[in-house]
Amino acid sequence: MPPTVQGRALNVRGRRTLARLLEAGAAVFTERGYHATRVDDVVARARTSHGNFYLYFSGKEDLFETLARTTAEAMTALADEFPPLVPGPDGRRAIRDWLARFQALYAEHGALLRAWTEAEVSDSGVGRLGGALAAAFTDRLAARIAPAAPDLDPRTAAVALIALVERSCYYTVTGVTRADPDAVLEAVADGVHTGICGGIRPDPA
Amino acid sequence: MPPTVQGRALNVRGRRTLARLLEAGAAVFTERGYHATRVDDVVARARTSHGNFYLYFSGKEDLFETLARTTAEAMTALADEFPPLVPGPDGRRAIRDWLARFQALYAEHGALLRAWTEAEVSDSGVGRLGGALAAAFTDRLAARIAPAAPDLDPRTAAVALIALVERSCYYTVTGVTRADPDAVLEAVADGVHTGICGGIRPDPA
Amino acid sequence: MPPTVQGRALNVRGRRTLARLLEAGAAVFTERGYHATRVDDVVARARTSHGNFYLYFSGKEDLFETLARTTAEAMTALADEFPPLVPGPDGRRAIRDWLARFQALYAEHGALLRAWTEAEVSDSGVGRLGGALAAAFTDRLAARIAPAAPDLDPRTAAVALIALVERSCYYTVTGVTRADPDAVLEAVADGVHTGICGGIRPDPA
Amino acid sequence: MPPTVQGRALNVRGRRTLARLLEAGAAVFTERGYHATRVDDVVARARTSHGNFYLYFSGKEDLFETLARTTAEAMTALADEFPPLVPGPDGRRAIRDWLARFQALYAEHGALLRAWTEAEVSDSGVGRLGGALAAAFTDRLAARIAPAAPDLDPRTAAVALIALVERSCYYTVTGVTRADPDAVLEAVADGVHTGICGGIRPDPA
DNA sequence: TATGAATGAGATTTCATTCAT
DNA sequence: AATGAATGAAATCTCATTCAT
Repeated sequence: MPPTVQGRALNVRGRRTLARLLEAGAAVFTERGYHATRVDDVVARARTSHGNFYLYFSGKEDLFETLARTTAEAMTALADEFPPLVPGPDGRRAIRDWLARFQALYAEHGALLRAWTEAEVSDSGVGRLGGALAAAFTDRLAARIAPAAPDLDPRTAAVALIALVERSCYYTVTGVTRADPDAVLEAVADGVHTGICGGIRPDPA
Repeated sequence: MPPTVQGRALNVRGRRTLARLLEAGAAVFTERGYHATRVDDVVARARTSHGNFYLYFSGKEDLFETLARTTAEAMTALADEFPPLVPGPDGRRAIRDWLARFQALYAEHGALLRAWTEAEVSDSGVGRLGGALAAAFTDRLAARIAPAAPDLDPRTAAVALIALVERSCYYTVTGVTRADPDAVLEAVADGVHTGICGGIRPDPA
Repeated sequence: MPPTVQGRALNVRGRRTLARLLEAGAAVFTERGYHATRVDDVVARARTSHGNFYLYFSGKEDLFETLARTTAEAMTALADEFPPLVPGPDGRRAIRDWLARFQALYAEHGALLRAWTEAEVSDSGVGRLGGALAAAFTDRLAARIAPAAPDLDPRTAAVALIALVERSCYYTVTGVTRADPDAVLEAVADGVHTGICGGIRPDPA
Repeated sequence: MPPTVQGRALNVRGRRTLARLLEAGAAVFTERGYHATRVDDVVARARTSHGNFYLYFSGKEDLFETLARTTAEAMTALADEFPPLVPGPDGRRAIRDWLARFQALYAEHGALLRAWTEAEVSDSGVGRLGGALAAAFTDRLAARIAPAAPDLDPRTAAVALIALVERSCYYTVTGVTRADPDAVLEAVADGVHTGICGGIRPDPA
């Protein structure tokens, strides 16, 4: 088996082909999901050949993992920037801003995250990566929730928080429910702030 | 194409086989997801033959749709029983109880709901069913939220609520995050009650 | 293997079922051709069950052979009645009348004859039956052509005659060419009479 | 569905494989008929793999249509060359020569034409193609018959002519009746010439 | 570095026939 | 004499991956 070009020195042409394959892979996994994606679709979109694909990746799963790793890194980095939870309008605004960034990131990578659910069934590296991401995300959020709400179990609250944030983005980004994304954003910010900081809901103004 | 027995008169033996196939289908879709499920796995689990399967269903998709329809009905029925949102311990308890029922239902059917996400990619009847379910669920919850929280957009709040409830069940049922299901249940009940009814968080006792 | 009821004593009910199966078989073979016909179609049309079918016939081929035998008998009988070939209007009219009977018979059984072509590929009894029919038909016609046209090879002329008659019926009965069946009938009568008896073509009036 | 290579640029190797598949298809359809032909037989004869077949054709029907189209073109071209119908030995010889060419073409493609009858049952493109061929053939011959025999309906005469010619070739080529092909050829030429041009049958010398 | 033809394992589906009742 | 569920062999088709150039 010829070794993958990944990790080797690539000249300009090679770098461009790699970029095209990654773009195509992201697009097709997003559109079709993991299983329904055929290598054929990816190479067609990347305007290259089957043989060439296997020069860059060891297979479909390898491509997916590569893309998933990037996604995982972006999500983990965002988790690190979750703001301190403080009562009052400033605290609420910080959460709203962070949620907006999450929503933007989700619009870009969310489909890949969902394809993950599918890919998880196989006991490949992808599944482990997905679990690791979820765990890392939970830990980081829990660390920020703990000081703000001493009477909540931080781990539990973090799970609930992620659930709320992720799914509300899912519903709005995929348009499966007819609801204004910005309105949902505000509502979630309210819910999170009120739910964790426990304060009176701020004036709707 | 020889017609499917579905909808015809079946004798006892036929009804038993149909039941075995449905049970097997639910199990395998749950275990493997839609795409990774092979008709082969289903018939093996149902202890019947390949040919017989096609006497009952026109194919994999038909089986999935049949199962999905059952799930959709159960979920819609549950949505109708969402309790009135009132402040105070009684209101909170009602929510907690409803959440417990949701969690139980999710444990039974959730995997199928998730397989839906996968199957949705194809523009089959399944996708439409999924969309219809989400819409119906949102509408019913919104109708119950509206009177309780006049300053919230009920549709938006419903989306957020579903998001929170569904994903938190997902995380706990699948065990992807290490968190106690009951603790999460309580936390979510708190979040929902506090977030919507706006009240002071009750004593943890 | 339970023996076929064919050839046994059948009571009234049995005779009716047999008749229904034969009718259904003729219809479906005609409509779909031999290979495309499924036992399923036949039993559905005969409003009986799979199991019952095999009580009357040993299989699809047996049903076909039974039907084909009837057709072969009717055709052979008709060949025996081919009129003496004599010049003049009476001879021509005799041929026209015989052709009309052939056309009628073809309308009823022709499709089965054509299904034969398909079934012939297998080296079953059906193929032999088809060959035997063709040979018998040729022989009988040749015997009538010989005295009328001493300068023609009767066997050859018979082949040409059958060819003309059978295909012209085919084209008109199936409607594949837009032509009036009666007009074709007259034209073929003319062609045959003129071609074999060598006479001057009669007045079109 | 991955697209068929048909109509794309093929390199030398691809062109060779395509040619092998077409040759094999023609041979097997001829030998077995449409329904009894298995893709398996075709690829075995073409010494290639199952998967490769589907790179060139979308399925059995696609292969058949491709072959049928070629046949239809050859037949239509031949119809265009049907000679003017004139009395006398020259006219008769011209017909005989054309018949000889028809017989040769039929020996090559006839089996495919017959497989057509089978394939026609399905309402695919093949059926339409067959109808179109028959219609085109009729029209072209009718256009040549009209001036030669003003008292015949040209369309009707054309149908009778095709009937005679096609079936007599069928009987001789397939050998279903024991008759010398050349003798049949001469007899048909006689019949056609006498029948249409109406003249006295020429000396058998 | 690239191409695209080729492969083959495996998935889906069909259908003549048999079996249990 | 009848039913209809069940079987299993065989056919069609898909697609990740490899190979020859």
